[in-house]
Amino acid sequence: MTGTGATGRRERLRAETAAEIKNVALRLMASGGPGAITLRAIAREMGMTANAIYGYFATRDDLVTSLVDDVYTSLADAVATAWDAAPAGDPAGRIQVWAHAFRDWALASPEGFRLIYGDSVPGYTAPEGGAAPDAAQRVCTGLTALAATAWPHAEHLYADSDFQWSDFDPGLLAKVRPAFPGLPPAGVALALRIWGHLHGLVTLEIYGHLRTQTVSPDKLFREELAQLVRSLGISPKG
Amino acid sequence: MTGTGATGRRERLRAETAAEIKNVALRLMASGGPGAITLRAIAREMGMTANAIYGYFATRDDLVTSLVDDVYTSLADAVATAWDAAPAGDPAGRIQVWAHAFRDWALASPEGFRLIYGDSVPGYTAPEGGAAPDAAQRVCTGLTALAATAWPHAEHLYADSDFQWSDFDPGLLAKVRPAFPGLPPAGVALALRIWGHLHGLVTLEIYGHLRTQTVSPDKLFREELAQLVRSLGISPKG
DNA sequence: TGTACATCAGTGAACGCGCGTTCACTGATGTAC
DNA sequence: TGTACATCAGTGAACGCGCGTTCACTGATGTAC
Repeated sequence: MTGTGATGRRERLRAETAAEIKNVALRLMASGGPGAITLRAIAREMGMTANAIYGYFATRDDLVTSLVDDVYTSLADAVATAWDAAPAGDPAGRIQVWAHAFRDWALASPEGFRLIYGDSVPGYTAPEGGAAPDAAQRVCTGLTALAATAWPHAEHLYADSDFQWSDFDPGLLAKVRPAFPGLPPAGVALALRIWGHLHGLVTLEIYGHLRTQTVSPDKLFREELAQLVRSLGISPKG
Repeated sequence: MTGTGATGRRERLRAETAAEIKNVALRLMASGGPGAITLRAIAREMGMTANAIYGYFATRDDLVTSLVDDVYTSLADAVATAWDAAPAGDPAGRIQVWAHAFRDWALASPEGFRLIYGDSVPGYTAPEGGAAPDAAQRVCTGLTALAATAWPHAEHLYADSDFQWSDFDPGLLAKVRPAFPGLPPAGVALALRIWGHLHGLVTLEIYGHLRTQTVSPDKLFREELAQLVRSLGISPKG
């Protein structure tokens, strides 16, 4: 066992402990809500002292920031994988697969969904310079890809849209316009509409508001998604 | 000044103080998030001792429960008033007016919106026997009225819907079926879809996710709503 | 291989804080005769 | 009208708790010669 090997092990252990801290934090949030993420609770769960965590994260807020980043990445990976796996020749299928990946991811880690889309941890303030994490922008770009896929079919529905480039955030456009050169303002707006549409159903489900109404939220999502695709003028394949 | 008059004044003062406690709680939540609702903070704000509040609410959770109830009532009143004010002969107008009332209410009291639709106060657990407040059911019935209005126009879109009565909560059906006798299961599902649709855009806006994308969330909502009505086959009037 | 030193993960006690809630109380307001 | 009593809103001190964070430290692991 060489010197660098030994050092490597130390680093590996460090990384593993850091990862476990974050896992425990997410697990705590899953069972006790966002307020359950406290350094002392995490330490208790791991059999350490609370301040041992300061060896890994400078501050509780730093931990939360890192957590949010991880969660965004996990979501972005999930939907990107689904999108890439669906055949490019079947736009309706791609959109549906993307949307289902979004919902499935949310159902699999509702605590993560709440962390990034709901009220985050009490007392937490995001870092100042903090642009949204890269992964958040990947999700956003994915949504625009959805809209760009639908656009040629749906264009005629938005003939009288009032949207101008000036209605959008310049930072968003800097990412989106080069990637989808043919997409007009109303097409970018379409991405936000689709997002809102899907987000609503998923949010209601995650926060338990659908559960008191229907026992088949999956059926609701599936049918609504099919109708969304149809209303955009994209006929599903085989 | 008679005896009952004096007693009446005492009662009135009591009611006013209770109302002020709730107002202060909402104001605190508006500025500091749901975690800011604490008895001590409310008392501080009102210039009282924290335990004086125990004269009005048995427990902090009782206060929050009462708060949630008030907020639901305020929402239900807002959308019902808008609905009633729109002419019954203009279904598209009624739906749009209802939806705008929903969004306007949320924008006017985002803290209320978060309280009922997001993570509520940390540490709060709703009362056990707690059915949803009456007002929550009024909102739900209002949504079904929306769907029932749209149904005759949109029916053909849902010809192949799989929804059965057994997909819904019996308590929901007990309220809804007598009120809208002609509405089939797919029509009730339509109410949930419309809800999800609107909820998504409003939630994204309230939680600040739209703000980083577009400067015109109102335009987005207006156009999306117009397209929703159109896609349901209801042509707007005048 | 053996010894002296450096690194560094984790300890344990302590700090000051804000929280919900309890308790015995005070003092003003209203009531009964 | 005047006095004795009841009501009851609010006080002030205290409780036990969990929190984030700081501090001086220990003891095992790895490094240099």
